[in-house]
Amino acid sequence: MVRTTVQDVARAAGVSVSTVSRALTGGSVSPSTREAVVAVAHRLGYQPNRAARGLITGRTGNLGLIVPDLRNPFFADVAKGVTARARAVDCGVFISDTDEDPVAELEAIATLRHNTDGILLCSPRARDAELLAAADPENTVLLHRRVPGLSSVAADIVDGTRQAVRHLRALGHRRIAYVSGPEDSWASRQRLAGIAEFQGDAELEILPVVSVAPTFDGGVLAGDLVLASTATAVLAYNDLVAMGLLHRLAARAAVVPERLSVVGYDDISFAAMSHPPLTSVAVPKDRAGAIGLDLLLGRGSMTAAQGAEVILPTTLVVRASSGPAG
Amino acid sequence: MVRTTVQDVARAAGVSVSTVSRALTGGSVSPSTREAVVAVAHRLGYQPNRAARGLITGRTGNLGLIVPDLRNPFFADVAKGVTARARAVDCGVFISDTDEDPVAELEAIATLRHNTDGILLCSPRARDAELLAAADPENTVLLHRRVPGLSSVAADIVDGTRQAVRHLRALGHRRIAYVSGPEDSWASRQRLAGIAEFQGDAELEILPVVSVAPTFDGGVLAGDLVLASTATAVLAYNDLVAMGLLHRLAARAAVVPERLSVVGYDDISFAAMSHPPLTSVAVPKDRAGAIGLDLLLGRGSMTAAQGAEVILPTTLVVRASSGPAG
DNA sequence: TTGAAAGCGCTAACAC
DNA sequence: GTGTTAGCGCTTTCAA
Repeated sequence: MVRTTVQDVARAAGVSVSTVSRALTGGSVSPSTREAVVAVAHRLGYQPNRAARGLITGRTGNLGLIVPDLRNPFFADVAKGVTARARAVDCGVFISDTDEDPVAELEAIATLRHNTDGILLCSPRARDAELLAAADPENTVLLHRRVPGLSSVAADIVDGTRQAVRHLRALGHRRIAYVSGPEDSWASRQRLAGIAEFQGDAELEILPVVSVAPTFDGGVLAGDLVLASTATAVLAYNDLVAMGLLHRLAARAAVVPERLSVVGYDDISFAAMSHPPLTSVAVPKDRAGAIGLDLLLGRGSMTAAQGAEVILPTTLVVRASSGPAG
Repeated sequence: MVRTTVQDVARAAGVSVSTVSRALTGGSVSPSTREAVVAVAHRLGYQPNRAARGLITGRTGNLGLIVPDLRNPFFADVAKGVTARARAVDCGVFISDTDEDPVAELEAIATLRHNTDGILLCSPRARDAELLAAADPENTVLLHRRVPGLSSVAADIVDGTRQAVRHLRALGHRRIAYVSGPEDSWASRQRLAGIAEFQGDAELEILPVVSVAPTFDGGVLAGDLVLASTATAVLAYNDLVAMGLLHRLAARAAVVPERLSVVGYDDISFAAMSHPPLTSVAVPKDRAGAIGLDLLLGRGSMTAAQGAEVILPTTLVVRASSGPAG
């Protein structure tokens, strides 16, 4: 792999290396020279060595994205948003999948912070204090999580939960079961905060069913518990759980939404493909990723260094899994 | 972000930079010196600058993974396999999502081949000749695609197709519809090759229905066409198409598998969550990624440079969407 | 075994 | 507007 260097381009174009550098990075060069250099560079298939450039500029042109699990469509969507935007601004993206392990997460932060211009930390599993200790506030943006002292881009989960409950109440449901996820997670606490707003509502009863794994299997497990309750509707921690619920309810011949309405959270693409199609709270996933990247690179009006806290709106998407109370 | 350099460590340890370098990378140093240097490095939180190291060693310690669409669970699974293995061998992974665009793909290859130690090219959309022109055979491994002249790790699609058809034949089906994907793709041609084996089978008729987009919507579209045919079973291009089929068949009150058996391909995680759970040809996805990485890094018995062609077995996973012919 | 010094490919002062 | 030169942080000859 013999790579062409600035030297080669300079020689071929009959100019100095600095002229080549300037011509290619937008320094002051005469139009004609620039044109010639660009042509030669292109002809030689010249690709600047990012490592060398980074060594001197102090910027690598790369950033890191850390996610708990790429297999989870939610994170895949976030990653898609990041990579798409990165491609547009010609920025490389290191992706680290931590397998839901907080320790791996902290290690990834330690490695990436020295080899990238910044880190996008999506739904980290580590605790606030650990994150604060490991991350550089100047070059870190949290995605779908908020920690005081760090910049973040997150969805308005409380409002999304509110919309979901109001939707069910408007359909005449008076007893709604809430299937919770991992209780110590930030996302879970946010949902609970939304639920809590209805505590004083005399005509509504929220039945906390159980805390399950935020997976299809977790939903299957919750299915029987919900059927054993007096609820006429269920709000699930996320779409995966909702799909598990749907599966178990179908197996027990409980027709959705006649017998029970089901509402999910996140609106992953598969929510629309379930049977019946799932009503779900849509969370901007790819958009959060793109905005986080802009924040990191200081491309928008705000920068990560300012400790920005971006909150994106959520919207309830009504499909066939929710209907009038029977 | 003031990073500690070898200089700092050398000064603090009272030795020269070269000694520090040797102590940390396994050169010949006296045990006592090494111990002291390592201690100081650790105390100072020293993290070697990969860019600077790469500049001189010629190896970056990173590799690139190019996929058409991270949102597609198939590719997310492959990516997961790659990143998991990469973490184990302490290797960074650049992920580039090309959005199914062959041009973006070629650009990604051009950028990454100069800034990584190698490229993992998953199910590329570009043509053989373009790939051969853009990629360096020494440092490129194809995943789920074969191109003469390049190393690859792919599943035995022909055999998987064979298993699916035999399964349906064994269930008594005599007219099987095949819903094809993008006709010019490698994966599609492989499936067709598997189908072709049954041309001479007197007791079996394969009805080519149509070529659709390899998506849920493509499957929905194919649903009506399949119902209009005489087929009693359908083999779909992939699970997404199969799920679209399932959806449309349910909407038209065609019960699966009584009225029609449906078999998908790939066995993505959602195949087990569909209604009814989908019979599908399982393809090693994460394993292909991990093996590809080893090939690239020359960690196994083979290396990419040798032009290895690894073929992984496929297995039919029978679930509720396929049953006896009515 | 250790240190001094020469770069890897590139950009940014600084001269011209 | 263009060329010369000094490094960025690191590894690796080459001497000692």
